[in-house]
Amino acid sequence: MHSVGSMTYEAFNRQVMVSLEDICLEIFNDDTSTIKIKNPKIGVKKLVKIIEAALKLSNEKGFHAMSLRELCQESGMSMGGLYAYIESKDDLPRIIHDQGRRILGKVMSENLEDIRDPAQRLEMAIRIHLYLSERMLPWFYFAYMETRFFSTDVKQMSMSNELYTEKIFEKIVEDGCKSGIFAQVEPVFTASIIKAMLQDWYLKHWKYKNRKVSVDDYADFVISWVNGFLIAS
Amino acid sequence: MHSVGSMTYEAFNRQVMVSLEDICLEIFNDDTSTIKIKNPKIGVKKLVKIIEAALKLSNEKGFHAMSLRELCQESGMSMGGLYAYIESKDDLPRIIHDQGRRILGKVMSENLEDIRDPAQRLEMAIRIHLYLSERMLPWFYFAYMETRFFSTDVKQMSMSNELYTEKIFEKIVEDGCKSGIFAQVEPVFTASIIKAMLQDWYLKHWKYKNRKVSVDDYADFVISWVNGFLIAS
DNA sequence: GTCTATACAACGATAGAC
DNA sequence: GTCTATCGTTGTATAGAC
Repeated sequence: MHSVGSMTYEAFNRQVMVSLEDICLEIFNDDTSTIKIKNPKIGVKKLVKIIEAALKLSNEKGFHAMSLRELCQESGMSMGGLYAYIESKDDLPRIIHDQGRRILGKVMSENLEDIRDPAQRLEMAIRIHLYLSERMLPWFYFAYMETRFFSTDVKQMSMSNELYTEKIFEKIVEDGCKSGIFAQVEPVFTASIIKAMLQDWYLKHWKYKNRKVSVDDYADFVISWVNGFLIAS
Repeated sequence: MHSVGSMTYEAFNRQVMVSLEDICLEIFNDDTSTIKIKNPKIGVKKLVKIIEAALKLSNEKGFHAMSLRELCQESGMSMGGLYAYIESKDDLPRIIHDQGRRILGKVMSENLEDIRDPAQRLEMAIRIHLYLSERMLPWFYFAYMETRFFSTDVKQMSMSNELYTEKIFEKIVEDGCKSGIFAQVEPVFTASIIKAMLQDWYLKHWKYKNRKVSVDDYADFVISWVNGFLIAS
């Protein structure tokens, strides 16, 4: 089912369902203490709007510079209304991080679980991460640029996200080295560099868009570059 | 004089003089309209303190979250005193960017001017950029993380910085490809990836420090990785 | 469940004493 | 050249009407 050969961004969009509504329903059900709304039908819809508006404004001018008055205007509600969904402004990063972490973990593990060959597994991990960051661009950008400002527990959520991703790549490179498929390289360094390339896609998105580089082009290039280094010829 | 063979971080620190005081004197002399202080002896010393404090606080909590009251406390002066050096809070990013841009341009061009061989030139460009970012870590971090929030003209200064660096690498790769020393690769893509690696050094500095990776270790690794891709064997 | 009106703290900036 | 005192604005957060 999950074959790397046929994986393109178009195929990813068909196969991998990332519904913001579903995830917000999960958050809605978990966060009964801070969210004062009872009706899920109403609550989830507004929660989606709040998250989308917060991501948009934060990415434009920074989370700290975004005022809650602006957030209310952007998401079409009043100050009083907003405070039925959050306890303070600092709740927003927590909700946003939570939402992205659930999706990232789910999609990565689902798509990698039945691929054993290190080279194929590496290619799939790179593609899935790139495609997911393309789909959830505002979230990835937010998570990277704003995390350092937040409270300790949100920072830790983000750190564990980072390490989770990095470990996936380290593990694959290590396995490939051991089984002799890859050349003998430093797995930790190599994973760092691969991650830097993946991050460049969503951090410098405007640059690649201007150059008319599609996410598939970029994925192909990263994979050929990585293979050039790992597959000793 | 500028031989890449002997270039290490230790040698860089001995050879390349980057005096914050000298640069601040330049700024002090240029910015006679906003800076109301007449005596350079006093003015330059405080300007250095202001820039250092602003970089420290901005990198800890973000430029927007840093209050000018904190900045005054950190740099040992009063609100009234501070306003003899700046016209508004928005002056700070301009001064900080200006300062770094002068150093970056000077150091890069000085160290590359008499190296012709593309492979040597590429190695030197990578090393100088890494060593400079190690020395001016707070500035590089600030320039990357805060630029998007500022006024159009500061943004443009930063953009031209980015392009300046990227063009250096593009040009070297292109020359190497034409002369047959490098394999036939996409210069634009390749320069992007190299830049992403250089950025990872100052953006994830804590990570490498924890792993006890020195800037020389990192430089060696980046260069071996790049050579593996460029020098067809 | 959502709105308007308001409280209160913190911010950037300035005036005037020294 | 530097300080203290103070201004007006804007921010987060809440209370009470509907």
